Amino acid sequence: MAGRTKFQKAMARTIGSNGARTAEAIRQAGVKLIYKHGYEAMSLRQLAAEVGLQSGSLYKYFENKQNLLFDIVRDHMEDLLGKAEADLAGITDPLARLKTFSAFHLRYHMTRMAHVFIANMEIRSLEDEHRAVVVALRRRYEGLLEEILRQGAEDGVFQVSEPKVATYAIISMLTGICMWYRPGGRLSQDELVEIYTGLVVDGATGPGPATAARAKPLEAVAAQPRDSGTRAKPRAARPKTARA
Amino acid sequence: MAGRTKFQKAMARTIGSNGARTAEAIRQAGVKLIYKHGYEAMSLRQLAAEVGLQSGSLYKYFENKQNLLFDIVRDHMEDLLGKAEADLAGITDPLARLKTFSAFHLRYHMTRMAHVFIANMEIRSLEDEHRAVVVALRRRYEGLLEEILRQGAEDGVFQVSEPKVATYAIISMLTGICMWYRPGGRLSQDELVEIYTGLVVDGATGPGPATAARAKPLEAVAAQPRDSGTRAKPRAARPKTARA
Amino acid sequence: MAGRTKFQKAMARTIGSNGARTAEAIRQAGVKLIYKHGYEAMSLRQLAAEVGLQSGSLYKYFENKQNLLFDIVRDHMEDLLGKAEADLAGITDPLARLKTFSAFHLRYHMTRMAHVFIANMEIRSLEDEHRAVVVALRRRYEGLLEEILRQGAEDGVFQVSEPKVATYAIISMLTGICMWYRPGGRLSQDELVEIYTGLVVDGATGPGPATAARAKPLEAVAAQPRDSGTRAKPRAARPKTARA
Amino acid sequence: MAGRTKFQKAMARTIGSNGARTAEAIRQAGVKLIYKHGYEAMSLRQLAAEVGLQSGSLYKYFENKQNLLFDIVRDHMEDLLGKAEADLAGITDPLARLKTFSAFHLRYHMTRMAHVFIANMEIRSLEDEHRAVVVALRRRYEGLLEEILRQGAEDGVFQVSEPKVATYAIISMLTGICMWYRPGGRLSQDELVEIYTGLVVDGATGPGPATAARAKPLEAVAAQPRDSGTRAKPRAARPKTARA
DNA sequence: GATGAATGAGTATTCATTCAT
DNA sequence: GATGAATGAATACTCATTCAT
Repeated sequence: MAGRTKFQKAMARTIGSNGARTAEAIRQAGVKLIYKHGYEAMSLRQLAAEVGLQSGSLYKYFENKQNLLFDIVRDHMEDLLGKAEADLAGITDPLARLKTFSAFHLRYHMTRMAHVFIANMEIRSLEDEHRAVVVALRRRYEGLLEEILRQGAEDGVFQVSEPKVATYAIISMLTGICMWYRPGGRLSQDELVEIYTGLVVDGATGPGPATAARAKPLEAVAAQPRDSGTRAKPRAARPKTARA
Repeated sequence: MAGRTKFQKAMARTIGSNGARTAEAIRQAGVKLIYKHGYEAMSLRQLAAEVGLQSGSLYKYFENKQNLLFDIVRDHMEDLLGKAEADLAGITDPLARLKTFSAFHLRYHMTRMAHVFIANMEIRSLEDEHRAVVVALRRRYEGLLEEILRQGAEDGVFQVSEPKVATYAIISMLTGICMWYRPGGRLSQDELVEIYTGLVVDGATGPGPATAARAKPLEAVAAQPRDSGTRAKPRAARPKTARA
Repeated sequence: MAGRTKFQKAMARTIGSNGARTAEAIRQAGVKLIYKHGYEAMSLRQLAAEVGLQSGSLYKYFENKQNLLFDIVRDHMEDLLGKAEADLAGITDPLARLKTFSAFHLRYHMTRMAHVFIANMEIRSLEDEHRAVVVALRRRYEGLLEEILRQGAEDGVFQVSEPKVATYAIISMLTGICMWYRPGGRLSQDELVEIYTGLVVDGATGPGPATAARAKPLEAVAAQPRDSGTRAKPRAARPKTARA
Repeated sequence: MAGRTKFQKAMARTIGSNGARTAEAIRQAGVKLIYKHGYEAMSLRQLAAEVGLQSGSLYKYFENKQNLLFDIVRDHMEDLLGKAEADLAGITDPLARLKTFSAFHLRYHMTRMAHVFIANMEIRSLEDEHRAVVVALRRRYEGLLEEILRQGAEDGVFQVSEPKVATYAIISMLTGICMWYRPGGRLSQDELVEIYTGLVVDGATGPGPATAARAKPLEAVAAQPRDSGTRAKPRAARPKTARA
């Protein structure tokens, strides 16, 4: 997590002063512009103009364009992780934890779309060292869900043979909401939480009655023998070991 | 779909000639470099070096850096759409169609990760006109799945109150595979198809036995006590009206 | 010599106060950093950091970066000139004066290498008006040696046909010591003074026995007839007129 | 000596073409401007304007501002060293070699003042790796003179107790000529060569008759009464060991 | 006496693109 | 089909300097 950055020092030193307000304005404008144009495509001139400064003056507030991105992404990830842990605190039942996680993730992503988008899309633009920090935080976050799935599977309430894969699948699905959700749409946040969480829970708890006949499902259907000479083994028989 | 581009002309004019080979090499190098560095971050000098040309010479093969991106993304989307339609042709049962779509999407995404990644990430970098073309193609692709879900819901085999939302959710989930899948991992493509498709089908067909007790689910759990009187209506009862 | 500068005012106003100490610290740090990086390459931010100030605060102590350099160089030159005159005061014999000058110059240059280096190297960085002042001081300093040589030649004790040229040659030679001398080396300052002064005196007093045969020297040797159609006249015959 | 640089490649590839002419023009303008303003103070915009280009276009001809400097300095040093060795080739008598070296050095420095000045002044601006290369070349050049002095001392024709120190002294003296020499001055190059070489030879061959009385010279004169008991040993008695 | 925020002009460098050859 | 020279505009970043507090 390294030493606090220029931005954070500026915030700490002069809370409430003009400097702190400028720092915050820069950060917000940064999020907005990176969201809109992408990190590479955002120029510091644009950013400076957005907050009413000369571009050189930005360097009072960060060392680097790169560090601005890192600050934004790392702070976001720490916030996400912290809030998720807080929401889950005290809940023990795996199903309840899964619903809580899902609801939290969705609400967070619907509320802070730009931050989320940046954190997902611009990891590529982070320098190695910075990316390592962010990826580690993301792994910890994914770990929360993976552990929920693993526990639920152990308890017999979830049918999840590959918790890691399921984790990726679920998080991708939930995160995807910020690719299309816009506030004020037809469906409320609550409704969307309900729908998505339903999908997640159904996926985790396994086949319902309608798919009882799914004993030998895919092979019968995947007509196109693309490079798939390898016949898929039946689900249950798959090893429960480790990482994909 | 606009007039054929320089690339296509070059391909057409000199099929088999050195020029066509160069054109193809440029395209491939372009995909590789955009995948690796991002469109904005890839320089034409890099690209030229990759195929052993001077950067000025690239302009025999495309009008623009922008057009190179557009060519790549549009061709990819047309390919994706065409292959999906081909795979689905002749299958009528909604469940079979859903499995087919899911399997196709997964296999395609595991096989052509770079193209897929670019098509998803670099839409932002397309100029308005180009983006419109690509977004339209993507809508058509999403439409395939949405129609499947809609049909299945009508037939009573799927429990999907919001086909559009479900479409986004499923596609996000499936597409997410190319964020972490690497060939040669512990799980084969077939196994992954099996797992993911299971999740999809479970999500579409609705609650399994394990979640029978899900009568008053989320409210009991969601920290935010948003008007807890408004009991979430049972799924099926939700209005089928329009877009989210 | 213009009005006293901010630095001098700051020194005068608050002798012994914190301000004077800061002023001196800035001066010393300035010498150190200009010596190390060069005037152009030294930034005022560096300088400020070195003395524990914000760069803006430096302007309480000088008008300009340029003036800081000028202050340093002019003060150095005045010091050099004053001390040389003091050392020579009361000595009349040309040979003794020559040895004194040489010894003084060497010791001064071995002791204050940074100042000397700056005064020699950064004249180029002075603005015209400032450079004129410094060059005038340097001329006066060179004049001391030239006059010694001229007097010694008149007295017949030196064999110097071109005092101006000899002055440049000797000063270059002596000053060169600060390009390589480092305190604590194998040879003491005294030893170096002895060696260098020997060279100076030998040069001034003319040919020793070993070079008796040097009547028609160079031509016989300089085989390569580079652009030298002009045969060099024998030394003694050269006109004693004016500046080279 | 590392791989040839962009500049050299440009020269090699297109001899006589416009590119080569531009390359040469850039080099010459670079020498001129660095000489005039110093490396740090010369901007690439100035340089580009001088040769009638946009500043970005310069990068066809060098990788870096730094590399331009390095190219200039290294090529100069290699040229200097090569020509000195060529001039000395075949001459064996130490006195003749000393005169040849002196004459060569002077003529070279009077002819290529800007290059020489740069090579001496801007070493500080070279990055470590580049400086190492240049310093090594300079050492080899100094080694030529040192070896001459050492040989002459062994042969008994020179009275030089410290060849290394004498080398520095002589080279400083000779090089100093380019601080004031301007072509077309009162004294011809030949005359100056004659004067300076006289000084060098006198210094190397030791005390002439006029300084016979120099038995206890310096102590009687040096103001600083540093332990005057330590009588300076007679020159010849000084240890011939190693580095200063 | 010192700060910290800001400026505005400057820096080296990179880029997509053009075009005569 | 390809080169190599060049452009012109842009980029991130640094600098000396100012000034209200």
